[in-house]
Parts: sequence; C-alpha cells; structure tokens
Amino acid sequence: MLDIKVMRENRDAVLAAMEALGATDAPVAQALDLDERRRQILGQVEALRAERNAGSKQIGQLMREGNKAGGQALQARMSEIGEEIRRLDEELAQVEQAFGDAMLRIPNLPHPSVPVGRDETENVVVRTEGEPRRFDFEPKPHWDLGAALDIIDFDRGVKLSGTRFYVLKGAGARLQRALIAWMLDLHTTQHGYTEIYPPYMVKSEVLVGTGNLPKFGDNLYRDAEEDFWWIPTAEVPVTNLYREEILDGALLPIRHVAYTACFRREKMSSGRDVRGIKRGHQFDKVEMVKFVRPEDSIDELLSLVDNAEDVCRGLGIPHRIVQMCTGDLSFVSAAKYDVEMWAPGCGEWLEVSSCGAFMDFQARRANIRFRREPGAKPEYVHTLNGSGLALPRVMIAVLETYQNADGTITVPDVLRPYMGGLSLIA
RNA sequence: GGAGGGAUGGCCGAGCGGUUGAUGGCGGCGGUCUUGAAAACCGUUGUGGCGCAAGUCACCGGGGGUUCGAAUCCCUCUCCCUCCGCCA
Repeated sequence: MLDIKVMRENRDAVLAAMEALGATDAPVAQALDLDERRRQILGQVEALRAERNAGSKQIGQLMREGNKAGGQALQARMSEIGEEIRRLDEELAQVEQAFGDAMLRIPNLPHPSVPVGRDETENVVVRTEGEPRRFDFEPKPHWDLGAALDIIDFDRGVKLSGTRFYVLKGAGARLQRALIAWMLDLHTTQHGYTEIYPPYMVKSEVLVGTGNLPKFGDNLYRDAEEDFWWIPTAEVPVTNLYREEILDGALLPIRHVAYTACFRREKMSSGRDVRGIKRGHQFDKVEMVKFVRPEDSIDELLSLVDNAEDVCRGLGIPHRIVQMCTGDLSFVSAAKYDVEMWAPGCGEWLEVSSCGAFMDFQARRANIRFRREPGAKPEYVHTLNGSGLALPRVMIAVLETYQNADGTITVPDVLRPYMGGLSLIA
C-alpha cells in the first residue's frame, strides 16, 4: 500500500509511475477522490462527536445535581445529534471501504534505479556468470532423463492429481531433499538467516499483507468452508510473521529462510510449460525474507541476489542476473532481479529465483513497524524476499547439466554428503 | 465434537453505565541523593486518524446492538485455558 499523504502531495508523479508500470491509474484517481470525501465527512462527524461528548458530560453533571428537567432537555438535543452522527457514520463507512479497496489495488512505485521499459523484452541482463558446459553428445531434456532413470514418474503423478503433477522417486526424491537441506544449511550457516517452518495454510488477511489479495486471488487455492488459503510461497507466512508488531530496531535486519511447499493454480499460464517439472500446481521452494531499516533496503537487495547466486555457484551451474524494467515489475516490487540458471537439455534460461525489494509497501499492508530507539516513533520496516532457490527448476538444471552420455547423472560435490555419499545416479 | 472459564496499556492486575485513555504494582526513561552503584523519593512512560495550529476524534480481543453517554449491559465471531471424547 502506498502512503496516501505521498499520493496527495505527489499526484502527478504517482500517475506518471502508473504509466511507466503499464498499470491503470483508475484506482489512484479513485483513492484520491475518496480520500477527500473521507476527510470531509470525518471533519463533520468529529465536530458532532465533540459536541455530544461535551453534552453527555453535562447531562451527567446535571443529573448528579438533581436537575432532572435540564438533563432531559439536553438529552433530546443530544439524541438529534446522535441521529446525525449515525447517518454520517454510515456514509463514512462506505467511503472508507471503497477507499481501502482502491488503495489495495494500487501497485508499488518503481524505485528510481529501475530502467523504464514496456515489458519483459526490455529487461536488462546485468551479468552472466559461469560458462555453459560443452557437451560431446546431444544433451537430453530432464523429462527424458528422469523417466529413463525412473526418478521422475509423470504418468503416475497425472493419475493421482491430473496435469501438472508428477512423482519423484528414489534418487530423484532424495536429490530434491538433498538440495533443500543443503540450501537451508548454506543460508543459515553462511548468510546469517534464521530458519523458519511456517504454516502452509493462512488466513486471507495474511495474503492481503503480502499483496496476493485482493488482486490475485484466482491464482490461489483455498478451503471451501473456512478462511484457509494454501500459500503460493513461503514469503506469505514468513513476511507476515511480524504483522501488527512494533519491532525493536536493534533486532534489524532480521533475515529468515524457510523451506515450504507452494501451491498455485497457474490459470494464467494454461498451456505454457506443460512439459516436464518446470511449472506445477505444487512445488517446493527455499525462500529468503528480510526485514530491514529503510535506508538499507537497496544494499540488502543486492546481498539477497548474491545469496541466491551462491546456490548457483555452489552447484557449479552457469547463471545470469536479469533486472526487471518498470513494465515487468510485479505488483508489490519497487525493484526486482531474477536469477536464471542455464538448462542445456531444454535449452533455456530458467527462472530459479526472483529477488524483490518492496520498501514499505508490504509493511503498510501488514502493519509491520520498528522503533529506532527506545521511545522513538514507530516507522515501517522495509521488506524483501527472494527464492533461494525454487526446487523443480534447480532439479532441471542439475539433471541436465550433470548428465552423462550414458544417461546417468553425476551428483554435484556439495550434495554428496546429503545423499549418503552417492556420486552417480544410474 | 461436548461442558465450563477467560481476553483491559511492555508485563501483572483493578474497574456501582457518567471528568476512566483508563486506579495500583512491576518494568522502562529522566531527575534528586551518592565517590559510584543499590535503596529511597520525585517526575515521566500507548497507538492511530483529522487539522497550519490550538486542538479534536477513535481504540479496553473483532464485529454489531441498547443509551444523551459503554471497558462496564445485550447479541455474535475469534482466540486462549481446564475437563471429557477422538487422534498423527
């Protein structure tokens, strides 16, 4: 959520930002109008309340003095004022509801450092690290490798749950588990993150906090009877860990890492990436989340990207960093970098991480604040998050990069201790 | 799932429907005293909205109601605790 004061004082700049994002400016105009109306009503209703408070106090006084007639006369007057207040309150509630709805639909403002661009074609490849492996045979895609090794069972996944589901088996299941454990250990022991195991189901207000609701509800699974929603990413529960709290500034930055399953409808991408394990309704991810002081936001974003890259480096897989232009920023991001791994079998760069800085956008929605000093005014924290990393796509990159001519897979060095010393999946 | 009991400020804990944003204690902060510390004593100590400001309004788990006036009465929801049942 944006600061309404900032919107009032910088109307033109905010509208220009919507233009750069390729977003409609309708909610901005709407929110500003409703805000004006809201303040108008507020002024009226509060003046009436003040009058009633004084009157009621006086009635109490008169009653105690035994002046019953005087009290009753005043009561009649206050009753009228009460009616007026009731009427205005009703209108105010409507206006505030509409105002809040509009505010929740306004995207974050891009950080000044973000390149202006129309869509993903204008994203910027910041750098590429590592040389793609040269093969003396034709590298196979993971769906062929996985099926041949009997470590990915696509047919039975579909039998159980339908399209976009698969089963990992034997060394395949263990490889994913090894990756999860190794990534968590890397981030907790080398990068200063504290591990969190959060709920996989959350209340709707939690999804509003991170910005998934109200706008993106159609990508979420939910319980039919109760207000339970399956998380689309660990970002949701972990960012909301400190919602409605005022944190001690001495604790910042707080860095958390969590491994969870993630659930997404993927309605928007029907027909895309249906082959293999690249895009499923359920996938595992290790996610990093940071709570930082406002002035540290951008530095923390860069180190977040670096933390994600360390996973690529450790696995010895070439990767590149792509900076999103304004037109490709997500709803909540002020700045965003993707980390992409090269997958030689399917021959594409796979997005394995998305690292975003949200400034105070989520903090306002979830009401997460901190105090610089004891006794200081509460301020909103800045939140960030990034995948560290998404498992299926790392699995793809590992299987395809480390494949041998005979169809076996060499296990990357860092993972061997996590696989009972196994060095070859055959 | 059944029965009962709770929810008040950082914490504990009061609060006949009328100067109660809320007694008191603890904790925190500032001060007096002290070579320093402790003790003692004095003071101070929530969040948010609107307003240039003076100020004003709201908030005692959430929502609704009764009333001139609600932390206090009524309805409802949520959460916590105890007991019974069930259970990985």
